[in-house]
Amino acid sequence: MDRREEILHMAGKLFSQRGYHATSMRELAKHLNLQGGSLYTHISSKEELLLEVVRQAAERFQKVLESLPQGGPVERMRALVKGHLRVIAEELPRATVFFHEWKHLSPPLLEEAKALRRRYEEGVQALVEEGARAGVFRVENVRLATLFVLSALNWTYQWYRPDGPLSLEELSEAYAKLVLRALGAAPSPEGEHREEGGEDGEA
Amino acid sequence: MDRREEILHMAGKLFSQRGYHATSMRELAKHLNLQGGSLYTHISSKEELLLEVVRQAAERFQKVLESLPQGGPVERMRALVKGHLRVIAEELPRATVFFHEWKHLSPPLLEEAKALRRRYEEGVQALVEEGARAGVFRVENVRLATLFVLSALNWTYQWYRPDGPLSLEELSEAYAKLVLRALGAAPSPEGEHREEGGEDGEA
DNA sequence: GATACTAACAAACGACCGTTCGCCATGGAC
DNA sequence: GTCCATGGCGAACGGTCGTTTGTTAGTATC
Repeated sequence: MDRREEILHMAGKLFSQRGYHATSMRELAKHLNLQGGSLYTHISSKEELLLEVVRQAAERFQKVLESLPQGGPVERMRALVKGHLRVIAEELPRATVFFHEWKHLSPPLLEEAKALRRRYEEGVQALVEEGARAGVFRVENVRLATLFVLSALNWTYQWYRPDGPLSLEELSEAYAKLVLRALGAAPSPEGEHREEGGEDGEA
Repeated sequence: MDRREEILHMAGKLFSQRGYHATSMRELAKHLNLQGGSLYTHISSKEELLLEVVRQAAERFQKVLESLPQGGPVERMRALVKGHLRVIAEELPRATVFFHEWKHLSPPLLEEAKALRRRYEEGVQALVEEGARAGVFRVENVRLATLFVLSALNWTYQWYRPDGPLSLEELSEAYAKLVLRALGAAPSPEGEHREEGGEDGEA
């Protein structure tokens, strides 16, 4: 990892933990054992960092869409849910920036971030549409159902902690089931039992 | 509305629109046709504003819990979903601060905000628990199901616009249905048809 | 009228901010 | 050895920040 990548990585962390505006370049530099002014050997501006982190996150999310398996809408949605949550788990700082801190970009960089986010959402909506067309997802309003799914998925960055007691596998399985049920996909025929777990996090 | 309430109201708006740290007191004052220093006649600190907005939002959300009707878990959950979304629609700035900007509080004020949020969540979880106990909600993990529901509900502040094409009524009905289905409550027996709508917003 | 209170202004304090720039040290190429 | 490129430091620039303080104007009370 070269210096620029280090800077980006740490910027993602700090921006996500404390917020873009509450993170100073001097502080970012200190975390890298540098002085603030030294960062500009490798980057052109603070804002460039923010956008680059957004781009990195967008790339990861987009890859989830592009890697969905062939198959029916249910399998593909299950894979989408799992992929989305995996990105959050593996790239929590970047995901956090992608979900919230992007707003601090100014035009025209802001437009790029919006476009990246919109692109991903359209991909998700296409999948919901696909399921609805096939009569597998029983939704009255595809757009609204998409927003519901993305809402449930996106907010996990607020409470899920990969190093917590809830494994990604467990989260993904449960979430896939909840999402598919919400969409009205035929429920699994096996019986279900209830467990109470000790997950950390709060919404 | 007295001056202090005006300040709180405008603070809520600006904090939610641009973020706590990206909102200066001079700017807040300008929106009220005052100078920055004049705000201190009415408040003690910027942070006090933030906490007060969080408190106001918490109060609204808590009232939703306290106003749930007597009845079965399904009716109560439906009412919770609708109440939660109504608060977001009616108090979008405060809700936004409650969901995200609270993090910028420093200890010990931060602890109060956390406690307020936790209190609300525990109320929601109690309802999910109630439904699971009654065998109406088929969830394996009450905590996780609660986080799912809150995730779906909370993230709406990011994309729902009360003055947009999607009415609160429509949103609430759809959301209640999706949430109840996710929880495995018996689906409504009536047929469902699909519509595509033109909602604004992006997740 | 004199006094007290309230609300706001304007200036200032001490701090911090993103960024630039002159300088220096190091390492590699010739 | 000399030259050049790279990477970093430290100081500075021009600006902003939350907050305080002295002052002023208006209003109410005696």
